[in-house]
Order: sequence, then C-alpha cells, then structure tokens
Amino acid sequence: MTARSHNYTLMPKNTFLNLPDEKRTLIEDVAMQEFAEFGFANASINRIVANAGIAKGSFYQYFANKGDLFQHILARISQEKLAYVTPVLQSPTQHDFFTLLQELFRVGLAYAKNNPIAGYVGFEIIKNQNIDELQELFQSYRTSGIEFYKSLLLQGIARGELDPDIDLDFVGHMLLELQLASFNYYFNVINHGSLDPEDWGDDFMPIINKMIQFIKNGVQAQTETLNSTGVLSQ
Amino acid sequence: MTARSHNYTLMPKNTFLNLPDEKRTLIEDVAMQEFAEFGFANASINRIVANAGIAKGSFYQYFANKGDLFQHILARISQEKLAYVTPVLQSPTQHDFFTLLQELFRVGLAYAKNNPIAGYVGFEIIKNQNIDELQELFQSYRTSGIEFYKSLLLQGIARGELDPDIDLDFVGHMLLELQLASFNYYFNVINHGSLDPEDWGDDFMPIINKMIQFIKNGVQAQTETLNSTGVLSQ
Amino acid sequence: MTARSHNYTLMPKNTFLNLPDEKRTLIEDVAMQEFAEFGFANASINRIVANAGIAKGSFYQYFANKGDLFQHILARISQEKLAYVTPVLQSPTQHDFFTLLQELFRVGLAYAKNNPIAGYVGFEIIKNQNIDELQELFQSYRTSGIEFYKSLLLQGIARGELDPDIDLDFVGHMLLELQLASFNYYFNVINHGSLDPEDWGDDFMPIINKMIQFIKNGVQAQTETLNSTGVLSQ
Amino acid sequence: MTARSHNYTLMPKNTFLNLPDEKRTLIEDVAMQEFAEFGFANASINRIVANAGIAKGSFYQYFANKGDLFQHILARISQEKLAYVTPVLQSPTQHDFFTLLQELFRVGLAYAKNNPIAGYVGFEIIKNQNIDELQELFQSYRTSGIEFYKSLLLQGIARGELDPDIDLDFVGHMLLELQLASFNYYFNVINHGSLDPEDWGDDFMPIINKMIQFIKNGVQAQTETLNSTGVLSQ
DNA sequence: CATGAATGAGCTTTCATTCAT
DNA sequence: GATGAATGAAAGCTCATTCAT
Repeated sequence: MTARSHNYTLMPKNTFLNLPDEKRTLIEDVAMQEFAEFGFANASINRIVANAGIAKGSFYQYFANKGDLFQHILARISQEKLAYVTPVLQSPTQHDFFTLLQELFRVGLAYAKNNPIAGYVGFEIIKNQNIDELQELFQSYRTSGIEFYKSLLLQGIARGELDPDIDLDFVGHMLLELQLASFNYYFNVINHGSLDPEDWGDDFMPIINKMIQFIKNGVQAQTETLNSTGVLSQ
Repeated sequence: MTARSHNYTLMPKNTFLNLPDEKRTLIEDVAMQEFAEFGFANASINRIVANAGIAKGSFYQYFANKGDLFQHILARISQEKLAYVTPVLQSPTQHDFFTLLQELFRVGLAYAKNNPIAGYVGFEIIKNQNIDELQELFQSYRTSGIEFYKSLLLQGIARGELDPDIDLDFVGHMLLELQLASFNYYFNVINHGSLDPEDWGDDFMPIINKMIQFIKNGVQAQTETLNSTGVLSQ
Repeated sequence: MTARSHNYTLMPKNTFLNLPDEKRTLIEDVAMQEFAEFGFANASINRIVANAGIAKGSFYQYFANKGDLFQHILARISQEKLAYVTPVLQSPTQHDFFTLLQELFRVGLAYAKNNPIAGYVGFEIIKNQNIDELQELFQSYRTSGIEFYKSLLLQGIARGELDPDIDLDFVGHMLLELQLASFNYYFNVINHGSLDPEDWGDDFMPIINKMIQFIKNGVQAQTETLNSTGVLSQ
Repeated sequence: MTARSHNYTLMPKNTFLNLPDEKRTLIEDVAMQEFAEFGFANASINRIVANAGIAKGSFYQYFANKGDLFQHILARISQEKLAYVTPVLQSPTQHDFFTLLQELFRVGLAYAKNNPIAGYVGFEIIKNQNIDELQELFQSYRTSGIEFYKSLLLQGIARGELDPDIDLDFVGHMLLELQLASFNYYFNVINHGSLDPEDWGDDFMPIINKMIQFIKNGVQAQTETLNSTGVLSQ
C-alpha cells in the first residue's frame, strides 16, 4: 500500500545524478544542444541518445520523459547562473536600483556569453511559454523573476530613487521582458544568431548602459516644459 | 501541362485563392485555431484537413507544406490589421511621437481583442523565431516593425520630442519588444491566457498608458514636484 | 465548428470497408489468426501489418487502434454467425425450449467447426472480460446473450415446460456459461486445442445431447423419493 | 558455485522462500494486486518491483520470470484455500453428493470473499487458459479439479444418488465450469466487479442453493406436484 | 481540380532480462 | 545475497507527403 507508486512516478532524475560526471555532463550537453537547435517540441530523444551514445532504455532510466529532461536542463542552467552572482547582487540593500539592475543584466549576459547554448535555451524557454505540458514550469520561472524585480522596485521607491506612482506589477513584467530583450538584441543583432561561442562579441556593456538609460529616463527629451496632461507642449 | 508545373513550383497558394470564400475562410480559421492551440511545431496537417473537412491531397494543392500555410495565415493577419489603421496613423507627421505610439499599441490590442486567436497566433509567432524553416519570415516581420519604429523615432528626434542621444536601432528593438510585452501582459495577466473572446476585458487603455509613461519617462523619480495624480505639474 | 472532430475520432472503420474484398479479407484473417494465437493483449500490430503485407500507416487509416480492429473482427464473427441461423431458430415460438436450446448449441458449434479460428476468438473473448478498454463491449455481448436466454426461459415457463421457480437471471447466466463450456469441452477435450480445421471432429451432437440432458434433468437419480426439504432421503 | 548454478536452473523460487516473512508476503501481495489489476499479459515486472520496493536484480534472483512468479502466486492461493477445507470435505464418504457439492462451492466463495484479490486472480486464471507459456499449468489445475469432481460423481452414482447414465468426464467438466460460473456470477453480478472487500456482500448461499438446485434437477418442469415454496412435496 | 488511400520513417515510451559490482 | 544501471527490441501510434484515379 505505502509501497505502491513510490519512487516510480516522482522520477525527475535519481539514477542520473549518480552517473560518472563525464557521462552525465555529456548527456546534458547533448540535450542542451538539441533543445537549442530544435526547440522543445522538435527535440528528438532518438537523436539525443544517439548523440550521447547511450541506449534508449537508459534514457528512460534517467528521466521520466522529454519534459523531465528539459526541466532538469533548466534547473542546471538556473543553478549555474548562481555562480555568476556577484558581491553587488549579494548585498542588494547597499546599492541603488539602477546599479543593481545594471549588474543583473550584466550577469545575465555574461553567463550567456560564456555558455551560449545554455543561455539561449534558458532564454528561449522563458520567452516561449506555449508548451502545454511545461506551462506551469515556465510560469514559475517567470513569476519568480518578476517577483524579484518587484522587490527591487519597492526598495527603490522606498529610497526615493524611483517614481512612486509606477504600477509595480506592470513594471516588473516589463523589466523581465526587457532583460529577455537585451539577450535577444545581443544574441540576434550583435552576434547574428550564432551559437558558436567564438562569434560572441566581448563587449555588451554598451547595450546594458543603453538599456539602463532607457529604463531610467525613457526616451523623452529632458529639457522640455510639460503641460499638466503630461503631453509635450510646443 | 505548363500551367500545372507552374502551380507546382511557385506553390505558396494560387489554387487556394480561387476557392469559394466560405471554404477558404473555413480552412484559414481551422488552421489558425490549430496553430493557436498547438503551436507551429505541433500543429498537425492531419488534424487541419480533418477539421476543415477537406481532402489531404487538396491541402497539398493549396499549400506546399505546413510552413506555406502558416506564412499565408500570417499574411492574412497582417492584412486584416490594416483595417484597424486609424486616421492618426495615416498621417503620422501630424502627431507627436507618444500620441502615435499610443495609437499603435491601442490598435494592436484592439485587433487582438476582436480577433483573439489571430492576435495570439500573430503574437506568438513574432515572439518565437526559433522555427528554423521560418526564421527568415519572422525576421522580416520583426525587421519591418523595427524599421517603422525607427522612422517614428527619427521624426520625434527631429521635432525635439525625443532625447537625441538614443540609439535608434536599440530603442527600435525595445519598442517592438515592449509592444509584444504589452500583448503578453494583457493576454496572460489580464485575461489569464484565455482565448475565449468573452474573457477578454474591455479596457486595455490603462495598460497602454502605463506603457507610454514607462517609455516616455522611465522609472526614475523626477526631481520636479509631482501632484497627487502623478502628472507633472509645471 | 461543426467541422471540428468529425470523421476523425469515430474512426471505427470507414476506409477499410472500401478496400478490395481480397485485401480486406486478408487483413481480417491475419488479424483473427493473431488474436487467436496471442490473445488481445499480446497481439502485435507490427506482426499483423507484416503478415498482411500492408504499411503500418495504412493500418491506422483503417482502424483507430488495436481495440477498434478487434471490435471489427468480433462484429464480423457475429454477423457471419447469422448465416447459420436455421428455420428452427427463426420461429422460436413454434418449438419447445429444449429443442431451441439444442439448436442454439448446435449452431454455435457448427459455426466454430467451420471457422475454428473465428469460433475460438469469439469464444475466448466472451470468456475473458478482463481487458479494461473492451470491458463494455464484452459485457454487451454477454448481456445480449443472457437476455436472449432469459426470453427463451420465460417462454418455456409460460408453456409449462420449465420449472417456474427458477431464477431467470441466474439460469440465464448459467446457460451462457454452459454454451461457452460446450465450446470449451469440444475444443479442448475433443480436438485437443488444435485450431487446424482438419483436426476438428465431425460429430459434436453427442456433446450437445449430453448438455441438453444435463440442463433438462440435472444429475440426480430420477427414481428416488424426496423428503420435504428437497434433500435426498436414504 | 555449484550451489549457485543450481539456484539458477531450478529457479522457481528457492532464495525467495528464505526471505523474511514480511518481505516475502509484501512481494506476493504486490504481485497479486498487479495480476488482478492488469492480468497476466499486461502485468509489469517493472511495476511490481517498484511497488514492492525491491531491486530489479533481486526479482530475478527470486523468480526466473513473470510466469514463475505467477505460478508461485497460484500455488500460494491453492495452499491458502486448504485452510478453508471443512470437516464435511475432509470426510467426503460420509456425506451425499449434493451436500459435498454445496460445501465445495461454499468454501470457494468464502475464500474469495475473504481474499477478494487472491480469489479473483485464481478465478481469472483458470478461466483464461490462453497464455501460451502457462497453458500446461492451467491445464493441470483444471484437470485436478475435474478429476476430483469425477471421483465425487462416481461415489454419488455408486450410492444411487446420481443418474448412472451421465458421462463422467463431461459432467466433471461442467461442474468445474459451473463453479467458475458461480464465482463469475457472484463477482460480476452481485458485486459489480469490485475488488474492494467492503463491497462484497455477505450472503452467497442463495446463489449456491440455486446452483445446487440447477445441477440437481435441471430446469425442466417436474411432473410431481409442487407446493407454493417450490419445495417438492411427497 | 479534387480525392483519399498508401506509405514508411519517425515518434515517445515500456518491456523483460542481464550482469558487473 | 542484493543491487540497480544498462540494454535494445518492441510496443502503439502519428507524421508529412505522394500519387494514381
């Protein structure tokens, strides 16, 4: 009774984690490459096992299904990103909002630059939430990202750095979207969509600075007088 | 004979356009629904022909393949949107940048509200450009959108409405992303992802106004004094 | 809307029935053989298509799934049996219960003798109702059989041929079981389980007569006196 | 070494029997449940070991294969049933045929009522002999059952209780089938196929009595006069 | 111009069993 | 004696596309 349906359904990984590092990493890398190249829907387990040199049966001893593998890959990416967290981000209360934001974006792009495939997969995934079976997972990544932004915004408002009238939820969403957009811009415009690490330019700080400037002041000319409706007078 | 081999190579549509309106529209609607429900990768031609009540062979006389159908659907959506273009957008030189931007966003959401499935498909698609065979197509949609934003930005700078130091290309990208984000926010947050027209709230102007405000002034606290409505006083 | 999910799900057969007779019959025969040899659970569609010389994809254009094929096979068997219905069974009111019963059993075995594989499949199937997805189907076959027996029993009672105190439902069940048992006895004991038509003996009337006798009078010695409890006195 | 290769060939059980009682019983229970739920063909060793919490390799040290396990389960059920044998059945020569038969059926149903899963498995299995690899086993269970009935019949004839003209072999088969049918009737009609012990009604004696009556006298109307209770008057 | 049967490669997943530790 | 990772054949089923009529 208690024995029924135990470690059979919650499968997420288990045996996979005990694999020799080399083999485990190989499988992850192959899978990541597959997801990056074909997207989740078109990723083929056949190809993955072939490229990783493992038996198809073995795959299913590591992961419950394709979604499970994918989830694991995302988790690994999330965790790897933690290694990039810098002193600035570790003490968020000691810096102003825009410094923190700049650091956040910088760290995101730095990770992506050093791990283009992982970065790309992580990016694609948050962007595309239209995979039914994984919607919840994606939503949770999005939500936690937005919540983090909202906490930063709150702090910024409290310190008088930010306009207190902004809609926290709305702006939180937009910051997440703009972070993704920064990746998109860097990846597609600067690097022309290449996943080859060699093609990734070194200097993404200009992009980030433009982004911060954009978020900080918007695009309006600064010197103009404003009428009471907030619409520019001539 | 020659006509036949013609049909066969330049396939994009041709025979399809001569169909009775009702049949053609049915096929389009079914396809749109399919793409909305399953995404491009998982959309099934089998299901489409079954749901549209046409023969499998007929489908391939209308379209070269799934991508061709998809391209057609997108083109139809693009064209339908034109019907929403308002006087304001038809004479862009007579309005200031933020008015135009507001109108652009408003029109986009109005179309989506009245055609949720089409709106969703059009949105998802621009967002997800990771479908290899359609990348070029998506890119062209993006590019033309961005170019349009850039032309607006240029005009705004020329008039002194906008900060002349912005990077046109960068900001153009961001505006496109933010437009998509406005849809995303409206669709996922306000309407909780439902495609049912009945669930779609009526009032998206607050979202647009927040967006315009965000783009205009950013989030930084203004040194000017603010009245209680958050509108700048002189 | 109406077009959705039409002839896509109710699949039972459709295209299959339009096949050239020869091909259709071949597939049916191969399938019947497969079911007879391996049972439903172990029957392999791979083997069936290989033995029938058709493509796997074709199979699924004929049948929705294995259960659908099976259902069709059973329906064919049911229908074929109708050809065996004799004048006696066509005018049931004109014969006494035991004559009808004898004829029913005779016809059942005659069909099975001439179509051993079909007979065996039909028999196995009613017997084994533990295939989840087909339980309803089997139950309906059983139920209609039992209902028919019950109607015969009622008529027999009305005519004074049968003990009016019997439990109709119970006896109906038992008659069905005994008919299956007659097949079982004939098939396994007399023919030693061979499906080869050549091994099937000619004369199953002795079995039927014993069965009728058993059902008619039971096994009790007929001459004994009975005490009031119906238990034999010494 | 030699001991090891011994274990390996005569596999049926051996190492399994030395297991701590609790573990052994758990495995048996899990297996029984699996067979009851999925039938033999669809029973999964994967699921069994998972649900029993044992290693896959261990399973194959206990049993040669699925059939071996199954055989063991059947043997256990057979043995458990022995505990239900009553004084009446222990001294068969001291009771008349119908008393013995009634007791046999009663004991069978009593066991099934107290051990629904085991009862169901034992029943299903004897009923379905179309599992190639186990046919011999099933046949032997059937044969020994039939032989026992035949011995009872012989004794009954010798005592003048039974019609001396019956075909022993035939009637023996039918009695076995009717015993299974009584289970079938009780299980499917009375308990509606539920394996939940709580759903099993208490009173199966009416069924048995109808069965005895059926076997004793058949269904033909008696020429003797009947009192209103349906019990024969002298 | 319409049809829809035919195709076989491909899909994800489960299987019973082996064997090195 | 116990383990559980490894295996690859096989399962049922869907796919986009072709082509003869």
